[in-house]
Amino acid sequence: MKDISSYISNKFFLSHCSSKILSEIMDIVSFEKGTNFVEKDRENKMEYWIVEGICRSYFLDNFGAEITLSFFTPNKPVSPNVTRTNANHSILNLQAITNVRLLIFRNEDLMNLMKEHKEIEVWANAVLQGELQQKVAKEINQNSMNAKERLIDFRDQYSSLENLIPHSYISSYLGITNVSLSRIRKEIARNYE
Amino acid sequence: MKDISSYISNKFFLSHCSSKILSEIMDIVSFEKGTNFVEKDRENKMEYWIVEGICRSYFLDNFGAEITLSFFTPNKPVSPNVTRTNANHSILNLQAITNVRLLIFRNEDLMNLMKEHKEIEVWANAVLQGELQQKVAKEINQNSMNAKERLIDFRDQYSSLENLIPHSYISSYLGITNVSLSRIRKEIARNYE
DNA sequence: TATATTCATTAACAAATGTTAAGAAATATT
DNA sequence: AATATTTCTTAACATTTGTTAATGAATATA
Repeated sequence: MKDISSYISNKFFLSHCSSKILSEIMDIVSFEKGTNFVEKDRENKMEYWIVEGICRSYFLDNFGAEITLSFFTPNKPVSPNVTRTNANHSILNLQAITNVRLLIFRNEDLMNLMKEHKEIEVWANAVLQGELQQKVAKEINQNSMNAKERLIDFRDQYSSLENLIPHSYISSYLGITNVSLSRIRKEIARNYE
Repeated sequence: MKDISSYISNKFFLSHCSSKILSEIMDIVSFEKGTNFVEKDRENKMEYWIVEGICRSYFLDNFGAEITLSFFTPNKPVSPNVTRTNANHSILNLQAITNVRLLIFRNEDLMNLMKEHKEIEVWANAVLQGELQQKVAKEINQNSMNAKERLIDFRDQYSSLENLIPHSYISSYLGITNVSLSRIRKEIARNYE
């Protein structure tokens, strides 16, 4: 990318001034498909923003199976550091599902900018709030919909993802087995015949 | 309560100085069993801390059924404002399950204190982090355990609650029906005969 | 205390989801 | 292109969970 500042101005909905300031704490970084760029229990003090590609957060359950918690798509933030760390150590893995390009910056640098720049503070709080809202929304879905409805909802939220990533990521995200996902896919398809 | 400051000092694990400062923005308030002291879609800018009694957060699903999201127990915070509001409006209901006494204070007042008092900032961030951690933990449980295991886990976390509150609150929290909860209760009990 | 009301349990059955294993389809490797 | 590997689908069957309705237990109200 030639100009981080103008990318930010476009995608963060911030003034040129704030964008400029923010861009100075940001770097751009690329990871290959499959890379775990944050690992559970390792120290992590960074924030990420997806420019290109798709990521997910996941952890291993008691049987060693990977459980996907969230997907992250282009021009959106990855979960804020505070929501996925404990004493600066990650409580889950972040993985590039495709080749990705990310904006990366230190959480501490952002905190400092927030103190001095009201617009950046408002923006950062909105990002946090958006993340929390999404968590509550998912919890609500999980508790008030069956698997079929959850898949339909997933398709609304992540329209192109289903044909792009392994279904095992999706099934564990929905809290069902691969087999069950396959069954539900077929059932929904049958309704449109 | 005679002295909020000394209560805080005990339960918040803060210095006397910070406790004194915090106590000055806090009031104590009582609600009767059943009171919805925060209502969905209403403006809310407050933070709460439970001194005595039990509360829950809940919402109504598409069929009008109440779904419990969290329980709150004595000497612990209620979910921080930022995790349960959108543009200062509540995204869920907070209800007193028993008669309760709460510490109540304005989110804004806390934010101001955080800026000037490092110890209070650290404390407040820890409260937020604890809440987020709990959310991730619940999501993990929900996705990697069956209902029986979730009930056992619930009992670990909220040892006395099961005999104190309506089971419908617990079943919706666990994401199952009352009938299923009853069945699982019996099955677990049978193992200890 | 008697009655009404709400809540929890149980049973019978239905529906959804999990488990295992086999085969088909897609993708990667040689 | 041929083969190997991984992923997805399907089937058969088991288990879990939901639904409805009846009963019993606990609680509230008259």
